[in-house]
Amino acid sequence: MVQNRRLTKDVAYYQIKQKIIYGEFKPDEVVREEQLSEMLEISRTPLRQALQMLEMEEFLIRQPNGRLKVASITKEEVEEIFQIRSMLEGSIARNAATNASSDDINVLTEILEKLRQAYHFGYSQEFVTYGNDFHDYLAEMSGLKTSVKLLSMIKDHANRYCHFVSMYGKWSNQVDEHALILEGIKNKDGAFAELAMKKHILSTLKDVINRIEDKANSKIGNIVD
Amino acid sequence: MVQNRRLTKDVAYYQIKQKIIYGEFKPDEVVREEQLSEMLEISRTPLRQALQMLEMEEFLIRQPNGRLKVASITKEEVEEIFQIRSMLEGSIARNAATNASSDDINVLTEILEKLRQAYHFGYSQEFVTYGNDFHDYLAEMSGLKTSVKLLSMIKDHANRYCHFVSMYGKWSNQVDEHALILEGIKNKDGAFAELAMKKHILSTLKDVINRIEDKANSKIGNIVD
DNA sequence: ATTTGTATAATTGTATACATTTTTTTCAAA
DNA sequence: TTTGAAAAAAATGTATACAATTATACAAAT
Repeated sequence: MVQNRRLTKDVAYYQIKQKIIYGEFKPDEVVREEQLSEMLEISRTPLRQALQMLEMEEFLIRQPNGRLKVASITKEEVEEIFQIRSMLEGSIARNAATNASSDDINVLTEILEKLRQAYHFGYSQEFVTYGNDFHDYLAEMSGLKTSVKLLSMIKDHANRYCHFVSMYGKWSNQVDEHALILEGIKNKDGAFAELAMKKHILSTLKDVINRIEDKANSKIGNIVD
Repeated sequence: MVQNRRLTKDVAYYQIKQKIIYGEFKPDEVVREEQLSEMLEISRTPLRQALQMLEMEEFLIRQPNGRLKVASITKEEVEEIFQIRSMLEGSIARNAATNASSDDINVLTEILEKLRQAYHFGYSQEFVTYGNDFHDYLAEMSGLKTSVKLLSMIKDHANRYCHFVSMYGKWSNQVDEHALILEGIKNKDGAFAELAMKKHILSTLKDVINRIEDKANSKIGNIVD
Protein backbone atom coordinates (compact mmCIF):
# COMPACT_ATOMS: atom_id res chain seq x y z
CA MET A 1 0.00 0.00 0.00
CA VAL A 2 1.42 3.33 -1.07
CA GLN A 3 0.57 6.37 0.99
CA ASN A 4 1.85 9.90 1.09
CA ARG A 5 3.92 10.17 4.23
CA ARG A 6 4.51 13.34 6.15
CA LEU A 7 8.28 13.39 6.36
CA THR A 8 10.16 15.13 9.12
CA LYS A 9 12.47 16.86 6.67
CA ASP A 10 9.57 18.40 4.77
CA VAL A 11 7.94 19.72 7.93
CA ALA A 12 11.28 21.12 9.09
CA TYR A 13 11.85 22.70 5.67
CA TYR A 14 8.51 24.45 5.79
CA GLN A 15 8.89 25.63 9.37
CA ILE A 16 12.37 27.05 8.90
CA LYS A 17 11.37 28.71 5.64
CA GLN A 18 8.44 30.38 7.37
CA LYS A 19 10.73 31.65 10.09
CA ILE A 20 12.98 33.16 7.44
CA ILE A 21 10.16 34.66 5.37
CA TYR A 22 8.41 36.16 8.37
CA GLY A 23 11.55 37.54 9.90
CA GLU A 24 11.93 35.36 12.98
CA PHE A 25 15.32 34.50 11.53
CA LYS A 26 16.93 37.75 10.44
CA PRO A 27 19.14 38.44 7.39
CA ASP A 28 22.77 37.44 7.93
CA GLU A 29 21.92 35.63 11.15
CA VAL A 30 23.93 32.45 11.60
CA VAL A 31 21.88 29.34 12.29
CA ARG A 32 23.38 26.25 13.90
CA GLU A 33 22.22 22.70 13.43
CA GLU A 34 22.04 21.85 17.11
CA GLN A 35 20.05 24.98 17.85
CA LEU A 36 17.53 24.13 15.13
CA SER A 37 17.28 20.45 15.99
CA GLU A 38 16.48 21.38 19.59
CA MET A 39 14.00 24.07 18.51
CA LEU A 40 12.15 21.73 16.15
CA GLU A 41 12.69 18.67 18.36
CA ILE A 42 14.08 16.52 15.60
CA SER A 43 17.46 14.90 15.04
CA ARG A 44 20.13 16.42 12.85
CA THR A 45 19.64 13.94 10.00
CA PRO A 46 16.27 15.11 8.63
CA LEU A 47 17.15 18.65 9.68
CA ARG A 48 20.19 18.63 7.45
CA GLN A 49 18.02 17.50 4.54
CA ALA A 50 15.78 20.50 5.14
CA LEU A 51 18.78 22.83 5.37
CA GLN A 52 20.09 21.43 2.10
CA MET A 53 16.81 22.31 0.41
CA LEU A 54 16.86 25.85 1.77
CA GLU A 55 20.46 26.21 0.67
CA MET A 56 19.51 25.20 -2.88
CA GLU A 57 16.80 27.86 -2.82
CA GLU A 58 19.30 30.36 -1.43
CA PHE A 59 17.29 31.15 1.66
CA LEU A 60 20.36 29.94 3.51
CA ILE A 61 23.92 30.62 2.39
CA ARG A 62 26.76 28.23 3.14
CA GLN A 63 29.84 30.14 4.19
CA PRO A 64 33.35 28.90 3.39
CA ASN A 65 33.75 27.71 6.98
CA GLY A 66 30.67 25.50 6.69
CA ARG A 67 28.37 27.67 8.80
CA LEU A 68 24.97 28.57 7.44
CA LYS A 69 23.66 32.11 7.49
CA VAL A 70 20.25 33.48 6.58
CA ALA A 71 20.32 35.18 3.17
CA SER A 72 20.23 38.95 3.07
CA ILE A 73 17.65 40.83 1.01
CA THR A 74 18.67 43.61 -1.33
CA LYS A 75 16.37 45.94 -3.22
CA GLU A 76 18.17 45.06 -6.45
CA GLU A 77 17.46 41.35 -6.02
CA VAL A 78 13.79 42.01 -5.39
CA GLU A 79 13.58 44.15 -8.52
CA GLU A 80 15.23 41.37 -10.51
CA ILE A 81 12.83 38.81 -9.07
CA PHE A 82 9.83 40.89 -10.13
CA GLN A 83 11.33 41.28 -13.61
CA ILE A 84 11.69 37.52 -13.88
CA ARG A 85 8.20 37.02 -12.49
CA SER A 86 6.78 39.35 -15.13
CA MET A 87 8.36 37.22 -17.87
CA LEU A 88 7.42 33.83 -16.42
CA GLU A 89 3.91 34.78 -15.35
CA GLY A 90 3.43 36.54 -18.68
CA SER A 91 4.07 33.26 -20.51
CA ILE A 92 1.84 31.48 -18.06
CA ALA A 93 -1.04 33.89 -18.68
CA ARG A 94 -0.60 33.50 -22.44
CA ASN A 95 -0.73 29.72 -22.28
CA ALA A 96 -3.57 29.78 -19.78
CA ALA A 97 -5.59 31.91 -22.18
CA THR A 98 -4.99 29.38 -24.94
CA ASN A 99 -5.93 26.40 -22.78
CA ALA A 100 -8.83 27.95 -20.89
CA SER A 101 -12.00 25.88 -20.56
CA SER A 102 -15.33 27.40 -19.52
CA ASP A 103 -14.91 25.73 -16.13
CA ASP A 104 -11.56 27.44 -15.70
CA ILE A 105 -13.12 30.79 -16.51
CA ASN A 106 -15.85 30.20 -13.94
CA VAL A 107 -13.33 29.37 -11.25
CA LEU A 108 -11.22 32.43 -12.05
CA THR A 109 -14.30 34.64 -12.07
CA GLU A 110 -15.22 33.39 -8.60
CA ILE A 111 -11.73 34.00 -7.27
CA LEU A 112 -11.75 37.51 -8.73
CA GLU A 113 -15.10 38.24 -7.06
CA LYS A 114 -13.74 37.09 -3.70
CA LEU A 115 -10.68 39.25 -4.25
CA ARG A 116 -12.92 42.22 -4.98
CA GLN A 117 -14.94 41.62 -1.81
CA ALA A 118 -11.82 41.22 0.32
CA TYR A 119 -10.51 44.50 -1.03
CA HIS A 120 -13.84 46.22 -0.49
CA PHE A 121 -14.09 45.15 3.15
CA GLY A 122 -10.38 45.67 3.81
CA TYR A 123 -9.64 42.03 4.65
CA SER A 124 -5.94 42.18 3.85
CA GLN A 125 -5.20 38.57 4.78
CA GLU A 126 -7.91 37.21 2.47
CA PHE A 127 -6.91 39.72 -0.19
CA VAL A 128 -3.40 38.26 -0.32
CA THR A 129 -4.77 34.70 -0.29
CA TYR A 130 -7.18 35.22 -3.19
CA GLY A 131 -4.51 37.06 -5.14
CA ASN A 132 -2.24 34.05 -4.76
CA ASP A 133 -5.10 31.70 -5.65
CA PHE A 134 -5.64 33.56 -8.91
CA HIS A 135 -2.00 33.29 -9.91
CA ASP A 136 -1.70 29.68 -8.77
CA TYR A 137 -4.75 28.66 -10.76
CA LEU A 138 -3.35 30.24 -13.90
CA ALA A 139 -0.04 28.49 -13.29
CA GLU A 140 -1.84 25.15 -13.09
CA MET A 141 -3.84 25.90 -16.24
CA SER A 142 -0.79 26.83 -18.27
CA GLY A 143 0.80 23.40 -18.06
CA LEU A 144 4.23 25.09 -18.03
CA LYS A 145 5.81 22.86 -15.43
CA THR A 146 9.31 24.31 -15.44
CA SER A 147 8.07 27.90 -15.32
CA VAL A 148 5.85 27.06 -12.37
CA LYS A 149 8.72 25.38 -10.58
CA LEU A 150 11.09 28.32 -11.04
CA LEU A 151 8.34 30.72 -10.08
CA SER A 152 7.65 28.92 -6.83
CA MET A 153 11.32 29.21 -5.98
CA ILE A 154 11.57 32.97 -6.45
CA LYS A 155 8.10 34.01 -5.31
CA ASP A 156 8.81 33.22 -1.68
CA HIS A 157 11.87 35.45 -1.81
CA ALA A 158 9.70 38.31 -3.02
CA ASN A 159 7.09 37.53 -0.35
CA ARG A 160 9.81 37.69 2.25
CA TYR A 161 10.77 41.14 1.11
CA CYS A 162 7.14 42.26 1.01
CA HIS A 163 6.72 41.18 4.60
CA PHE A 164 9.99 42.88 5.44
CA VAL A 165 8.71 46.24 4.29
CA SER A 166 5.18 45.61 5.62
CA MET A 167 3.33 45.63 2.31
CA TYR A 168 0.00 44.44 3.66
CA GLY A 169 -2.80 46.75 2.65
CA LYS A 170 -0.58 48.87 0.44
CA TRP A 171 -1.68 47.53 -2.93
CA SER A 172 -3.28 49.76 -5.51
CA ASN A 173 -5.33 48.80 -8.58
CA GLN A 174 -4.77 45.10 -8.00
CA VAL A 175 -8.44 44.22 -8.49
CA ASP A 176 -8.68 46.00 -11.83
CA GLU A 177 -5.41 44.50 -12.98
CA HIS A 178 -6.59 40.99 -12.24
CA ALA A 179 -9.87 41.74 -14.00
CA LEU A 180 -7.96 42.80 -17.09
CA ILE A 181 -5.99 39.56 -17.14
CA LEU A 182 -9.22 37.57 -16.82
CA GLU A 183 -10.67 39.59 -19.69
CA GLY A 184 -7.83 38.39 -21.93
CA ILE A 185 -8.38 34.81 -20.82
CA LYS A 186 -12.14 34.95 -21.42
CA ASN A 187 -11.44 36.17 -24.95
CA LYS A 188 -8.77 33.51 -25.46
CA ASP A 189 -6.46 36.40 -26.33
CA GLY A 190 -3.05 35.11 -25.25
CA ALA A 191 -1.09 38.20 -26.23
CA PHE A 192 -3.51 40.45 -24.33
CA ALA A 193 -3.41 38.26 -21.22
CA GLU A 194 0.36 38.15 -21.32
CA LEU A 195 0.67 41.92 -21.58
CA ALA A 196 -1.90 42.49 -18.83
CA MET A 197 -0.05 40.09 -16.56
CA LYS A 198 3.33 41.68 -17.23
CA LYS A 199 1.90 45.12 -16.48
CA HIS A 200 0.29 43.78 -13.33
CA ILE A 201 3.52 42.31 -11.98
CA LEU A 202 5.51 45.43 -12.77
CA SER A 203 2.80 47.59 -11.19
CA THR A 204 3.11 45.43 -8.07
CA LEU A 205 6.85 46.02 -8.14
CA LYS A 206 6.16 49.75 -8.30
CA ASP A 207 3.98 49.47 -5.19
CA VAL A 208 6.79 47.71 -3.37
CA ILE A 209 9.35 50.31 -4.40
CA ASN A 210 7.05 53.13 -3.30
CA ARG A 211 6.64 51.40 0.02
CA ILE A 212 10.41 51.15 0.40
CA GLU A 213 10.75 54.87 -0.22
CA ASP A 214 7.93 55.65 2.21
CA LYS A 215 9.63 53.65 4.92
CA ALA A 216 13.00 55.22 4.16
CA ASN A 217 11.53 58.72 4.42
CA SER A 218 9.66 58.07 7.63
CA LYS A 219 12.75 56.37 9.10
CA ILE A 220 10.69 53.44 10.33
CA GLY A 221 12.41 50.12 10.43
CA ASN A 222 15.74 49.19 8.96
CA ILE A 223 15.62 48.64 5.24
CA VAL A 224 18.40 46.69 3.67
CA ASP A 225 19.60 47.87 0.32
CA MET B 1 42.01 29.37 8.97
CA VAL B 2 39.18 29.16 6.49
CA GLN B 3 39.63 27.02 3.44
CA ASN B 4 37.29 25.74 0.79
CA ARG B 5 36.78 22.09 1.49
CA ARG B 6 35.94 19.47 -1.06
CA LEU B 7 32.85 17.90 0.46
CA THR B 8 31.78 14.35 -0.25
CA LYS B 9 28.20 15.40 -0.94
CA ASP B 10 29.28 17.90 -3.60
CA VAL B 11 31.46 15.38 -5.39
CA ALA B 12 28.64 12.84 -5.27
CA TYR B 13 26.16 15.43 -6.55
CA TYR B 14 28.36 16.22 -9.52
CA GLN B 15 29.09 12.59 -10.35
CA ILE B 16 25.47 11.47 -10.21
CA LYS B 17 24.35 14.49 -12.22
CA GLN B 18 26.89 13.68 -14.93
CA LYS B 19 25.64 10.12 -15.09
CA ILE B 20 22.11 11.42 -15.58
CA ILE B 21 23.05 14.06 -18.17
CA TYR B 22 25.20 11.67 -20.20
CA GLY B 23 22.71 8.86 -20.10
CA GLU B 24 24.47 6.35 -17.87
CA PHE B 25 21.35 6.58 -15.73
CA LYS B 26 18.38 6.35 -18.04
CA PRO B 27 15.03 8.19 -17.82
CA ASP B 28 12.57 6.53 -15.41
CA GLU B 29 15.29 4.27 -14.03
CA VAL B 30 14.95 3.75 -10.29
CA VAL B 31 18.09 4.46 -8.29
CA ARG B 32 18.64 3.03 -4.82
CA GLU B 33 20.69 4.57 -2.07
CA GLU B 34 22.66 1.43 -1.27
CA GLN B 35 23.50 0.89 -4.94
CA LEU B 36 24.80 4.46 -5.27
CA SER B 37 26.69 4.48 -1.99
CA GLU B 38 28.50 1.30 -3.09
CA MET B 39 29.16 2.68 -6.57
CA LEU B 40 30.60 5.95 -5.26
CA GLU B 41 32.16 4.32 -2.19
CA ILE B 42 30.63 6.74 0.28
CA SER B 43 28.17 6.31 3.12
CA ARG B 44 24.48 7.03 2.79
CA THR B 45 24.63 10.29 4.77
CA PRO B 46 26.48 12.55 2.29
CA LEU B 47 24.88 10.60 -0.56
CA ARG B 48 21.44 11.53 0.66
CA GLN B 49 22.46 15.20 0.71
CA ALA B 50 23.49 14.89 -2.92
CA LEU B 51 20.24 13.14 -3.81
CA GLN B 52 18.30 15.91 -2.08
CA MET B 53 20.02 18.48 -4.29
CA LEU B 54 19.24 16.54 -7.44
CA GLU B 55 15.66 16.16 -6.30
CA MET B 56 15.35 19.94 -5.87
CA GLU B 57 16.65 20.36 -9.42
CA GLU B 58 14.22 17.70 -10.61
CA PHE B 59 16.87 15.46 -12.10
CA LEU B 60 15.52 12.90 -9.68
CA ILE B 61 11.84 12.49 -8.87
CA ARG B 62 10.68 11.23 -5.49
CA GLN B 63 7.85 8.78 -5.91
CA PRO B 64 5.03 8.45 -3.35
CA ASN B 65 6.62 5.26 -2.00
CA GLY B 66 9.89 7.07 -1.31
CA ARG B 67 11.87 5.58 -4.18
CA LEU B 68 13.81 7.89 -6.45
CA LYS B 69 13.62 7.64 -10.21
CA VAL B 70 15.57 9.45 -12.88
CA ALA B 71 13.48 12.21 -14.47
CA SER B 72 12.12 11.60 -17.94
CA ILE B 73 12.70 14.08 -20.77
CA THR B 74 9.86 15.27 -22.94
CA LYS B 75 10.13 17.40 -26.04
CA GLU B 76 7.61 19.85 -24.56
CA GLU B 77 9.76 20.42 -21.48
CA VAL B 78 12.81 21.09 -23.61
CA GLU B 79 10.89 23.60 -25.70
CA GLU B 80 9.72 25.31 -22.52
CA ILE B 81 13.28 25.39 -21.16
CA PHE B 82 14.52 27.08 -24.32
CA GLN B 83 11.69 29.60 -24.13
CA ILE B 84 12.67 30.44 -20.57
CA ARG B 85 16.34 30.57 -21.55
CA SER B 86 15.54 33.05 -24.31
CA MET B 87 13.88 35.35 -21.77
CA LEU B 88 16.52 35.05 -19.06
CA GLU B 89 19.51 35.20 -21.37
CA GLY B 90 17.85 38.07 -23.24
CA SER B 91 17.77 40.12 -20.03
CA ILE B 92 21.32 39.07 -19.29
CA ALA B 93 22.54 40.25 -22.70
CA ARG B 94 20.73 43.57 -22.25
CA ASN B 95 22.32 44.21 -18.87
CA ALA B 96 25.70 42.97 -20.05
CA ALA B 97 25.58 45.50 -22.88
CA THR B 98 24.86 48.27 -20.40
CA ASN B 99 27.65 47.23 -18.04
CA ALA B 100 30.27 46.32 -20.64
CA SER B 101 33.81 47.60 -20.07
CA SER B 102 36.43 47.62 -22.83
CA ASP B 103 38.13 44.71 -21.07
CA ASP B 104 34.90 42.74 -21.20
CA ILE B 105 34.61 43.40 -24.92
CA ASN B 106 38.17 42.20 -25.48
CA VAL B 107 37.52 38.97 -23.58
CA LEU B 108 34.31 38.33 -25.50
CA THR B 109 36.02 39.07 -28.82
CA GLU B 110 38.70 36.51 -28.00
CA ILE B 111 36.13 33.87 -27.05
CA LEU B 112 34.24 34.53 -30.28
CA GLU B 113 37.43 34.11 -32.32
CA LYS B 114 38.15 30.78 -30.63
CA LEU B 115 34.56 29.73 -31.31
CA ARG B 116 35.02 30.65 -34.98
CA GLN B 117 38.25 28.65 -35.20
CA ALA B 118 36.72 25.62 -33.49
CA TYR B 119 33.83 25.71 -35.94
CA HIS B 120 36.19 26.14 -38.90
CA PHE B 121 38.30 23.15 -37.95
CA GLY B 122 35.35 21.05 -36.84
CA TYR B 123 36.43 20.70 -33.22
CA SER B 124 32.99 20.03 -31.83
CA GLN B 125 34.11 19.60 -28.22
CA GLU B 126 35.88 22.98 -28.16
CA PHE B 127 33.00 24.53 -30.07
CA VAL B 128 30.60 23.63 -27.28
CA THR B 129 33.06 24.79 -24.63
CA TYR B 130 33.64 28.23 -26.14
CA GLY B 131 29.93 28.65 -26.75
CA ASN B 132 29.32 28.04 -23.07
CA ASP B 133 32.19 30.36 -22.14
CA PHE B 134 30.57 33.17 -24.13
CA HIS B 135 27.24 32.76 -22.37
CA ASP B 136 28.82 32.31 -18.95
CA TYR B 137 30.90 35.46 -19.35
CA LEU B 138 27.81 37.48 -20.26
CA ALA B 139 26.00 36.03 -17.27
CA GLU B 140 28.81 37.16 -14.98
CA MET B 141 28.86 40.63 -16.56
CA SER B 142 25.13 41.14 -16.18
CA GLY B 143 25.18 41.03 -12.39
CA LEU B 144 21.74 39.39 -12.49
CA LYS B 145 22.35 36.86 -9.76
CA THR B 146 18.91 35.29 -9.61
CA SER B 147 18.65 34.96 -13.39
CA VAL B 148 22.03 33.26 -13.49
CA LYS B 149 21.03 30.89 -10.72
CA LEU B 150 17.79 29.87 -12.41
CA LEU B 151 19.57 29.55 -15.73
CA SER B 152 22.17 27.21 -14.30
CA MET B 153 19.39 25.00 -13.01
CA ILE B 154 17.57 24.62 -16.33
CA LYS B 155 20.54 24.65 -18.70
CA ASP B 156 21.77 21.24 -17.60
CA HIS B 157 18.34 19.82 -18.35
CA ALA B 158 18.58 21.16 -21.89
CA ASN B 159 22.15 19.85 -22.21
CA ARG B 160 20.92 16.45 -21.15
CA TYR B 161 18.37 16.47 -23.91
CA CYS B 162 20.92 17.69 -26.46
CA HIS B 163 23.18 14.79 -25.55
CA PHE B 164 20.18 12.49 -25.70
CA VAL B 165 19.51 13.36 -29.35
CA SER B 166 23.23 13.60 -30.23
CA MET B 167 23.34 17.28 -31.10
CA TYR B 168 27.11 17.53 -31.37
CA GLY B 169 28.15 19.04 -34.68
CA LYS B 170 24.59 19.81 -35.73
CA TRP B 171 24.60 23.55 -35.03
CA SER B 172 24.01 26.06 -37.81
CA ASN B 173 24.79 29.79 -37.84
CA GLN B 174 25.95 29.78 -34.21
CA VAL B 175 29.11 31.76 -34.98
CA ASP B 176 27.24 34.53 -36.76
CA GLU B 177 24.60 34.66 -34.04
CA HIS B 178 27.21 35.11 -31.33
CA ALA B 179 28.90 37.79 -33.43
CA LEU B 180 25.63 39.67 -33.66
CA ILE B 181 25.18 39.60 -29.89
CA LEU B 182 28.71 40.90 -29.43
CA GLU B 183 27.96 43.64 -31.93
CA GLY B 184 25.14 44.87 -29.70
CA ILE B 185 27.38 44.76 -26.66
CA LYS B 186 30.18 46.67 -28.38
CA ASN B 187 27.67 49.39 -29.28
CA LYS B 188 26.22 49.36 -25.75
CA ASP B 189 22.88 48.71 -27.42
CA GLY B 190 21.00 46.73 -24.78
CA ALA B 191 17.81 46.29 -26.81
CA PHE B 192 19.78 45.03 -29.81
CA ALA B 193 21.82 42.60 -27.74
CA GLU B 194 18.68 41.30 -26.04
CA LEU B 195 16.93 40.69 -29.34
CA ALA B 196 19.99 39.04 -30.88
CA MET B 197 20.31 36.75 -27.88
CA LYS B 198 16.63 35.80 -27.93
CA LYS B 199 16.85 34.98 -31.63
CA HIS B 200 20.01 33.00 -31.02
CA ILE B 201 18.44 30.85 -28.30
CA LEU B 202 15.31 30.20 -30.33
CA SER B 203 17.41 29.37 -33.38
CA THR B 204 19.26 26.85 -31.24
CA LEU B 205 15.92 25.40 -30.19
CA LYS B 206 15.03 25.07 -33.87
CA ASP B 207 18.26 23.12 -34.47
CA VAL B 208 17.35 20.77 -31.65
CA ILE B 209 13.83 20.25 -32.96
CA ASN B 210 15.13 19.56 -36.46
CA ARG B 211 17.51 17.03 -35.00
CA ILE B 212 14.66 15.33 -33.19
CA GLU B 213 12.72 15.04 -36.43
CA ASP B 214 15.77 13.74 -38.30
CA LYS B 215 16.24 11.03 -35.73
CA ALA B 216 12.57 10.17 -35.73
CA ASN B 217 12.54 9.80 -39.53
CA SER B 218 15.69 7.70 -39.68
CA LYS B 219 14.39 5.53 -36.83
CA ILE B 220 17.68 5.72 -35.00
CA GLY B 221 17.51 5.61 -31.24
CA ASN B 222 14.48 5.93 -29.05
CA ILE B 223 13.28 9.49 -28.65
CA VAL B 224 11.06 10.27 -25.73
CA ASP B 225 8.21 12.60 -26.39
C1' DA C 1 49.87 46.25 24.04
C1' DT C 2 50.09 43.04 20.25
C1' DT C 3 51.00 38.88 18.34
C1' DT C 4 51.63 33.96 18.22
C1' DG C 5 51.05 29.27 19.56
C1' DT C 6 48.56 25.75 21.85
C1' DA C 7 44.93 23.55 24.29
C1' DT C 8 40.05 23.37 24.59
C1' DA C 9 35.43 23.84 23.13
C1' DA C 10 32.07 24.11 19.65
C1' DT C 11 30.36 22.98 15.18
C1' DT C 12 29.97 20.61 11.07
C1' DG C 13 30.90 16.20 8.29
C1' DT C 14 30.52 11.20 8.04
C1' DA C 15 29.46 6.50 9.22
C1' DT C 16 26.51 3.30 11.16
C1' DA C 17 22.89 1.25 13.84
C1' DC C 18 18.14 1.05 14.40
C1' DA C 19 13.04 2.07 13.15
C1' DT C 20 9.59 2.28 9.89
C1' DT C 21 7.62 1.52 5.58
C1' DT C 22 7.23 -0.92 1.32
C1' DT C 23 7.99 -4.82 -1.55
C1' DT C 24 8.55 -9.55 -2.32
C1' DT C 25 8.05 -14.20 -1.14
C1' DT C 26 5.87 -18.08 0.83
C1' DC C 27 2.28 -21.04 1.54
C1' DA C 28 -2.22 -22.49 2.67
C1' DA C 29 -7.12 -22.28 1.42
C1' DA C 30 -10.63 -21.64 -1.98
C1' DT D 1 -4.66 -22.08 -10.68
C1' DT D 2 -5.80 -18.24 -8.23
C1' DT D 3 -6.29 -15.57 -4.16
C1' DG D 4 -5.04 -13.66 0.10
C1' DA D 5 -2.68 -13.28 4.37
C1' DA D 6 1.35 -13.63 6.89
C1' DA D 7 6.19 -13.72 7.05
C1' DA D 8 10.49 -12.31 5.22
C1' DA D 9 13.33 -9.26 2.76
C1' DA D 10 14.60 -4.92 1.11
C1' DA D 11 14.44 -0.14 0.93
C1' DT D 12 13.97 4.34 2.96
C1' DG D 13 13.64 7.37 7.33
C1' DT D 14 15.69 8.69 11.71
C1' DA D 15 18.79 8.93 15.60
C1' DT D 16 23.19 8.82 17.39
C1' DA D 17 28.09 8.08 17.82
C1' DC D 18 32.34 9.41 16.15
C1' DA D 19 35.74 12.05 13.08
C1' DA D 20 37.35 16.24 11.17
C1' DT D 21 37.28 20.99 11.03
C1' DT D 22 36.80 25.60 12.87
C1' DA D 23 36.41 28.96 16.64
C1' DT D 24 37.73 30.48 21.18
C1' DA D 25 40.45 31.27 25.30
C1' DC D 26 44.56 32.09 27.30
C1' DA D 27 49.35 32.00 28.24
C1' DA D 28 53.96 33.12 26.52
C1' DA D 29 56.95 35.79 23.73
C1' DT D 30 58.09 39.99 21.42
